[in-house]
Amino acid sequence: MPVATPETSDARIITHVDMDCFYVQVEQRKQQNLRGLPTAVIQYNSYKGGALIAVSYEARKFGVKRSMRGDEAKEVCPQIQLVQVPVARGKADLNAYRNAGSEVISVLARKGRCERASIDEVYLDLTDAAETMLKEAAPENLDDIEEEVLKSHVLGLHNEDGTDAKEEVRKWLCRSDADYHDKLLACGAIIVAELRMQVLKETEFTCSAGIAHNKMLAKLASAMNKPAQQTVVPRSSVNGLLESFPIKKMKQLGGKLGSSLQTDLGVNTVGDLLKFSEDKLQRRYGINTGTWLWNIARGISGEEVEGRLLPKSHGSGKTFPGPQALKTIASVQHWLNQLCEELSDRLHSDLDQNKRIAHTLTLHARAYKTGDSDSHKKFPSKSCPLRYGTTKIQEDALNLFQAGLREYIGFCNNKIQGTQNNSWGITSLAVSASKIVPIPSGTHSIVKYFGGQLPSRSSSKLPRDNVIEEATPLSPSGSESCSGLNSYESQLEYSEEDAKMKYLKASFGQQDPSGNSSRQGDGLTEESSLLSPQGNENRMTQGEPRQEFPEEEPRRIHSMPRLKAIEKKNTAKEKGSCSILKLFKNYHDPSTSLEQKHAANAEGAKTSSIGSEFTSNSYSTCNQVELPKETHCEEIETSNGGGSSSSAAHVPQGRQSWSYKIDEIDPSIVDELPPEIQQEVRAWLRPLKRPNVVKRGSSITHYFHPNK
DNA sequence: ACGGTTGCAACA
DNA sequence: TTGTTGCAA
Repeated sequence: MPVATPETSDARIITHVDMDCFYVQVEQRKQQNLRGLPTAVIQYNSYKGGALIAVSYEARKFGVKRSMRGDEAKEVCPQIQLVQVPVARGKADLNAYRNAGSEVISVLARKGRCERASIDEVYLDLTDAAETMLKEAAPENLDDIEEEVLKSHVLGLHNEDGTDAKEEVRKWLCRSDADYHDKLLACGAIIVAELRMQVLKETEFTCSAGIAHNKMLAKLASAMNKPAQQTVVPRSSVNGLLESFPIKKMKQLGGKLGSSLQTDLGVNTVGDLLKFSEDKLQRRYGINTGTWLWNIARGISGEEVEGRLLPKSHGSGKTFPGPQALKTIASVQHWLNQLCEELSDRLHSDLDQNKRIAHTLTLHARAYKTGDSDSHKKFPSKSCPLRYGTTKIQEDALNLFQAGLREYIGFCNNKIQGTQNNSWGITSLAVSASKIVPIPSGTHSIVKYFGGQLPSRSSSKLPRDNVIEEATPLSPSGSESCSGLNSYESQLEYSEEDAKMKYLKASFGQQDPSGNSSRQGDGLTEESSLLSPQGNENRMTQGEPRQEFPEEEPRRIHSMPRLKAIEKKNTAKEKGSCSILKLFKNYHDPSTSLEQKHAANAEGAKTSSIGSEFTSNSYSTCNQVELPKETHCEEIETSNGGGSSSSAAHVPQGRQSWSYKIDEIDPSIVDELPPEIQQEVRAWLRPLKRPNVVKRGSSITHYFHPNK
């Protein structure tokens, strides 16, 4: 559960960009004749006309909804255009949508720290851009404001749909006596409108956006006026907005937690939450969730926009509902092969385009058991070190499956496992690759390890190698991943076209994780050492990127349990005070903060997410890594060739160049602050994250075990 | 057992 | 750490 963090304040300008019925737009760009027509994207045409996964706004007017089958959609909207998701290897192939999403990100990432929230959603932290605009080209000084900006919806403005709504918006944007926060928001609105127009121009996609002071509010706002519109949330409108906002529509509250709030606490709107003390919410839902709830009721959400443009994992899966359930090892193997082929393809693309490798392969499955007492037992997921190469992945996946199956069927002794089995059926299969880290590349990396024999990759769309190094600096003193590599160096062969694969083979070993060479077909009866691949596991954990940093280096407190964070605070009280004072200097005087922050940007980027937004010296002590100077997103960002949809869009990983955190803030200094802001600051300083000790006797037990 | 597929994060 | 669960789109 997300938790408010102290290093962020509501002086930020955050936008959430949400593509409008994205899959439909992708298909309409491919098939221009579909534009303007009621259209839906479906997959698997066989059963009741396929399942709708995206519906155009024209079709929605007819009552067509996602979760309808194609047949139903035809009933309510006979003229609807149904487009099938591309199929490859017998399964849905979403690559076209992934690539289209990357195109969008590559446009949006130009203006600020950018987080890929999903295939069609993005968060942007526009604080710096908005501050710059306010300083250099404040809205009140602009005589011409884009039409697209004037079409913004500003929550709390009267006359929202009145005749001169645009004039109202213009007045709001240009108010010279506006609150500082509102002025920044106005700048944000102008920037976002510009970005959305740029997205449209370069990708032909429309999107909607919310502009607010934090992620939660931006996300809420982006959904309020769709399609192709943007909504601004001034601070003064927050309470009114949340007061009547349905709790179930809040992100994270659409599921069981939201239902529990409704039925257990009678909370139906976010405003209803205000009645409950933080303590009460904590007792019922745990410390972290309780605090989070208390905060969101007040419109507080300190979650950072993570500078991450690339997915953290890749997966490929397929369901086999009902009668299609897989009943033989052979059919499972067939589908695993298909899934692994796709996964392998995508891993290679990621390697080519982003120079990243995945370290863990995981298999998920769902199964049913016929007539067994514990037939509801779940098929366990299994993972192992990921070895590159399609057939290796296929072998490993099958072994993982068989390990899971043995566990699943337990000691139910079905001696005969012939071609057909009558005890189990597989209803879904999925393989995924995770723990994806940048490979060492460029001047300090592969070339070094390969003695300069690695050919430079002309096909790479990565703008500069140092992008990777920003993300993962090499260990100053022989990182474990290096040693893991070195131990295999003697096995390498350096063929020009294949050095990459040799590197990967070297990295991940040449034994399959079960340690036996006998292949599929006999796995069921064979006890393998699949679940204890000692050597492989060691290499895998050693390859963890975080371990490449010296132990004493400051980490992002995000990933640190709260109590540890406090311990750190006490050791650095002086620095903390320094930070917060600068913070408030910035808060009241944006003109001075700008240079400081830019200075921090340049430095902070060197240290790869380590360091502080406000202390420009805190990272100098840990900056052991030599890295290039130019690190801003604008500079490393690649042009995508102006909307050629066929080429897989590359998205640079500009992550850490925009990611800065406060290291520590000493809570005691809050007392020295002006009273009117003390409460707010205390909210930021609230528990980052604590070990989730559930207070006994509360209904939390019931909540987490609803059926027991 | 038909909302499928994909991905993220928290928790035990 | 790994596996599980929940959530979202």
